[in-house]
Amino acid sequence: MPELAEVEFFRRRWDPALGERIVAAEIHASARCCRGISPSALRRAAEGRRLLRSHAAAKQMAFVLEGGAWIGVHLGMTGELLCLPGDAAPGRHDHLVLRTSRGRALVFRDPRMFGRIQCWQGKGEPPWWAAIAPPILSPAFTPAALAAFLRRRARSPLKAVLLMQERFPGIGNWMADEVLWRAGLHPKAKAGRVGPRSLARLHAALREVCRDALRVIGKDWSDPPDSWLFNHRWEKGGRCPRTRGPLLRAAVGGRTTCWSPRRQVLGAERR
DNA sequence: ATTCTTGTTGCATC
DNA sequence: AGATGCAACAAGAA
Repeated sequence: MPELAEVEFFRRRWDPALGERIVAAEIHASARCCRGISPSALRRAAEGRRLLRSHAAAKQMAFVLEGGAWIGVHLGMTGELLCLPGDAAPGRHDHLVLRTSRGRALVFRDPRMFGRIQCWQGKGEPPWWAAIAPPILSPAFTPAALAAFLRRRARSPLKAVLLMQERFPGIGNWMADEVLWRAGLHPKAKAGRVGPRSLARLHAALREVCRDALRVIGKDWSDPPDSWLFNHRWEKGGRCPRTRGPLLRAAVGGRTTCWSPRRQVLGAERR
């Protein structure tokens, strides 16, 4: 589920505990989500420290604690964060529970365990946080940078390219489809064949979808309007909100992809 | 029962 | 060397 805006939404779930002290960190050591870190390091980073602030970037979150300690969370496919009353017993898929001084339980829940917890302590940002690509909504995301990236991935379908986090941080399956639909580009179009006008539309659509998603879903997870492809992409017999024509679905770049064949015509990307 | 899934990684192949 | 494609990871829903 979690892409850019959903991650921003979940990040704020732990906000009620900002300023509170973590009194205990309960880790299900068997959980795959904690691969690569030691439970004791995570406990050292969390226990006895106050939660100062949190960040979201791409599909990741970071929670900053006193003393330069960081806890990183990637929600994977099915992860979520919850803030529960402190006496709540952890469920089967609650892999990390932070108990706070004011009686809250900050829970990382992830049935499918594709998510990941990281921790770090030191000066400045942890390397895994600093390595995240600059946001699509930042000035660094220029049409020229987009063009250069498409050239390098010339033989891949646009859909597969938009899922590459090193250039499109936070874009996931539904956002990629939404972007291509708004830009009027076919998901199977080769990245290397995108002409200047299509490039400009793709650049604009990327920024627009990020902005809209953060405003609508990131803020309070409201339902997106029916004018988005989002509301129709899984509907049986769903129709394109702009052309009223049928929507097609197929695997592109290994992922289920939905597009509107009347809007997104293969070959039109060359302009 | 079977097939699907809004993510990432590692490996084989081009 | 770098780009590309795909299986694997695991659980639950349809």
